Amino acid sequence: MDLKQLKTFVVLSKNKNYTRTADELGYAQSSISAQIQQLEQELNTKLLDRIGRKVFLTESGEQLLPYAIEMLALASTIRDKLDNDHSSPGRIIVGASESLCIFKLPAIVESFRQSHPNIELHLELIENAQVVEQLTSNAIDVALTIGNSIEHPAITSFLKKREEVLVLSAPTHSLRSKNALAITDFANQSFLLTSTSCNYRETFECDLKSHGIPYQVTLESGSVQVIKKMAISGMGLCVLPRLAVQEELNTDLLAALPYKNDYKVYSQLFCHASKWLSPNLTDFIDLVIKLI
Amino acid sequence: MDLKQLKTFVVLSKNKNYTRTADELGYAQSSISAQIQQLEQELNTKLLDRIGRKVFLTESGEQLLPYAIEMLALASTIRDKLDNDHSSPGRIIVGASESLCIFKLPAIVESFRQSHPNIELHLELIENAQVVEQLTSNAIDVALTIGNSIEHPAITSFLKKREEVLVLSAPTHSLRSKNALAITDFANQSFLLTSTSCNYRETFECDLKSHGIPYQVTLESGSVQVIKKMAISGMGLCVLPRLAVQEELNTDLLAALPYKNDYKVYSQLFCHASKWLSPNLTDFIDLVIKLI
DNA sequence: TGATACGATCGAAATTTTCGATTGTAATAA
DNA sequence: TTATTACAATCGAAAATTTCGATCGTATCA
Repeated sequence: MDLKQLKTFVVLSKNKNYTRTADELGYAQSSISAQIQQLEQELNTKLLDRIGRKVFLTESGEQLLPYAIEMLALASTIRDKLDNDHSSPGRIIVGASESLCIFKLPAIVESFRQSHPNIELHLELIENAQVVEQLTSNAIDVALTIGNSIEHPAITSFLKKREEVLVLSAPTHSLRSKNALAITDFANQSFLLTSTSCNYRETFECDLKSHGIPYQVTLESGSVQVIKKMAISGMGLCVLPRLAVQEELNTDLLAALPYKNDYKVYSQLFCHASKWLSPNLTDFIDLVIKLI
Repeated sequence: MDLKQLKTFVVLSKNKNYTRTADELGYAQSSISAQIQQLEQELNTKLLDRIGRKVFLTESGEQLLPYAIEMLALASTIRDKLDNDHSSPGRIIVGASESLCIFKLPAIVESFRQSHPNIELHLELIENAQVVEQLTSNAIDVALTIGNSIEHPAITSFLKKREEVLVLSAPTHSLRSKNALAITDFANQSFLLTSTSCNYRETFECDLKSHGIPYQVTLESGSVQVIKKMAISGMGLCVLPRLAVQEELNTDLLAALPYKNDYKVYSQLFCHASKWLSPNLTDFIDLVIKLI
């Protein structure tokens, strides 16, 4: 049994004429005969009687007809549904690092929800070190991270945007009096740093250590929010990408110290290289690229 | 799109392994690849991702799966329903002559109803002359007639049973005194005859006419019931097959006159030669042969 | 780094589908 | 009655497709 045969059967049931059916479907008349005979053979019954020069459906044929129509309708539904159907339900699992979750994703999610109301966006907090594993195990569909550059043969990058890294303090901090800071000016300062796995912390600590600068870590927290609050209250300096502190800079709760650095920190967007990009996923990726 | 491909896709979705799927379905592994690629090409989407050495359904694949399963279930239903399913609804249109309708069909119908409760038996009163046309136009599925022999190249006969034709009178009739009657004894008698189209009437009239016997037709009626009633009340003689008057003979309401004839009258059962005999129809034919 | 698991790919073989020509059988016209 | 027409069945050849086995490529695992 075959959709082609069922289609032929349905059209033939309508026409009650092999030749006309052949014309309509673009076959030779003998092919119609053959297809019906195949169907009859497989179903082990007779579907049509040819009595005189007229064609009639047999009892079995009458029985088959509604099912055949249903079958074709179902096939048609499938084609519709799978044809880049944005309105059909679906889910995209996004793995993102905390900073981006807080400061970039809300706008992205809101915009995507509007254009794709039926797609469920699932958010998974991940650290940079997990990106490759999570993509490789297909646990997440896309990864959106901030940190040092990630390169991997099995991972495709769609976006790599340099992010400015700032050393910040409360506006009242003593170091603010200087016009420009050198690394040595950070000697013996207190720092509020992100967890060790976080890349801009690593880069900054390297910087200090390679110059033999002594420093203290007053607070170590995975939460950017906690670090900012503490910094605002004057507990020490913090090192964060601009995007995480833009709000506080605008409202003068925090101040960027005039320390020039060229830390290589990027916002990046990845998928697994083998992954098929569904239209929905492609739309999401495009949106991230546009809004970030 | 093809049921074969959908089947493969469903099994593959379960196994998540091409090689095992090939074993399970009796294909080579490369054939599974080919079938899935065909399906993907036709639906213009990707159904499976191969990430690392694992296989995952894509969003489209997840979408397709329930439809594919539904499709296969529907195909399976079709096979079930068409596989000589006596319980499925159906209809047999029987064309029968009046006598048989009254005296034979009730028992047949009752018995068939019991064994095939879902088959609708549709009864159509027909005259012998219509048999060929009605079968040829497929207006009836079977014809059950009583009368002279019918032969036609396009018509198949399943049953031909000789029926005894009786000349009958009320028990009080004067002709009853004789032990044996010759055709000449019917001279100047009154007859209650069936319509001219009816075959045993024709045969009998020929008989009389060929011997130059004068006779009267007191009543001409299409209804066997009417004729019998009139005969019982002594209005004249009638010529009927024994099966139409068995009841009246048993209860001595009518008497068979001792007139020996060899009128060729048959109960016959026909279908059109080109007609496919569904299992239900075959059962009906068998039943008629058994009970008549 | 080698071994292994596993799907993709490719060309050849096998199978199926399609076609055109012809035949066969009713219905219709002459 | 015969000739004609309408129309599906049949048949063998051609065309298209499916399937297969062998091999390759890549990712994981030891």
